Amino acid sequence: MTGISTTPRAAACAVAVDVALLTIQDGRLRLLLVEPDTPALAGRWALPGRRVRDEESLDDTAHRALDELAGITAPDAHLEQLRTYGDPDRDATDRVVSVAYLALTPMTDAPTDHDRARFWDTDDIGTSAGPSLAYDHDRIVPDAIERARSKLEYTALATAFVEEPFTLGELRAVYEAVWGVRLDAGNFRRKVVSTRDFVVEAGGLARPGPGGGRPARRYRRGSAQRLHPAMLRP
Amino acid sequence: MTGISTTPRAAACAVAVDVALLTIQDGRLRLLLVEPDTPALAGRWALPGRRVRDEESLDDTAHRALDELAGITAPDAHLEQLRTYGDPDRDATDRVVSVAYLALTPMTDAPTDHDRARFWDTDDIGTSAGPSLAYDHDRIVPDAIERARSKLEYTALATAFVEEPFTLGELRAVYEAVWGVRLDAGNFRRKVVSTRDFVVEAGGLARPGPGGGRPARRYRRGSAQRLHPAMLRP
DNA sequence: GCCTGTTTGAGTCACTCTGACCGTAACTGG
DNA sequence: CCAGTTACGGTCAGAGTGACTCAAACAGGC
Repeated sequence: MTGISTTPRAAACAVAVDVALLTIQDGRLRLLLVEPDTPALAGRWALPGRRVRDEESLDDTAHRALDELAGITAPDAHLEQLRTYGDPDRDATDRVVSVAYLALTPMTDAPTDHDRARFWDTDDIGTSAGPSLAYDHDRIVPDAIERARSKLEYTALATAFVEEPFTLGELRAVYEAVWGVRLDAGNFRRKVVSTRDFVVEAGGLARPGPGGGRPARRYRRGSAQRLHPAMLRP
Repeated sequence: MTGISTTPRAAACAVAVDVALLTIQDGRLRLLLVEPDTPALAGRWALPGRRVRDEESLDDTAHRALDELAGITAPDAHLEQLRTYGDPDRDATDRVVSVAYLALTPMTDAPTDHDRARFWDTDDIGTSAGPSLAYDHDRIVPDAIERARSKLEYTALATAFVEEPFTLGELRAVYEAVWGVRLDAGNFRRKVVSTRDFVVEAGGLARPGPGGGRPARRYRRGSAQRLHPAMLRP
């Protein structure tokens, strides 16, 4: 009786959190996906997601999803709500309202300890070279990528992709990876340095990469949240 | 037994939709609020909200909340998701996850047929002259107002506040009401007219207001969604 | 060591956009 | 008829941007 009375009713209005975690690796924007252990979804990939527990905030659920499904504990990573997907038929079995989150982090965590989680090149998602997505996650993923692209324009969020200290070349590589364009190094420098509190000099120089080049100054994140005026993508 | 077994479990994961409907009246930004019929909330005001039904999309719930609680049926009004509020203790009794919506509409609907619904000046909300808000709606309302202010900058959404045909003076009054500033009429005209497809001329002239003035040309909404470059608030 | 290629950092120039401002047109109310 | 108000068009200086050049400082190959 308890099983009949509680479980179906609860499933009919379940709330879940799905996290689109973006990072940058080898100059490319990558997205974390996991293989659901549901047999009906074999071969498909999904955003890491968990049901919201009683007495658990949505943010906590997002962190728990990343931790339990990919072994990623990034309390300092940027985490923001994306939007909520609640179409009645988005889940084949139950009515699940999903609160989607967007997470940004530097490429440091190795989810290899969880063999059902891996990063995918965002350019491959939606093509034959990429994964096929479960549920309605093919709607959430483009929204997440577009949100990230848009937020780079008018916020200082690009620094969430790099570790401190960083060079302006590394920060420029973030913009180029997320936007998929090439930016003029000189104009980018002028814009970033002239925006108050976007970045602050950390002192010292970074070693050049294998291809050579003049050593670059090192910077840390500044206190600015928004960019005035915005850095518009070409 | 049925009451005990279903209601508490279902309430523990209930999903609701709350709508922040903004409009402009007498040159001021106003917000629709309703008096909940819950005795425990007597004297407080709340955003119109309803529980999400099975087989009902979130957008449908938003429209139903406006209709049932304020008699407003505005299928053409702008409606977009704001964000989802899911703190475990945001509702005193149950765990209710609320998907907040932002709605923008011209001041045409008269919610007077519902005597528990009225528009409040957004400048008064949060002051002694304004209403005291129920639940955590004092968190949602500022987010809604800030979203509207921000969206006017980089989208053509200001036209959602006026009825067609409109004059550039009326459109400028929208920006001035939402942003709470005075804008230079000439510069505003130059910006709006030079932005492709923001507005299109409708032909004819509008009668001047009671204070006189030269008759203004009439315009309709254009096809543009975003403003490039943005119209930044001073 | 020397040359080539690369990246950083700094600067120039033309163009666009913006804010502040001015003048005229066309109406209302007294 | 006059004063006040709004609409519309224009000018001007300053800020911001894209395209570009040049020198500084490194790595790697010969």
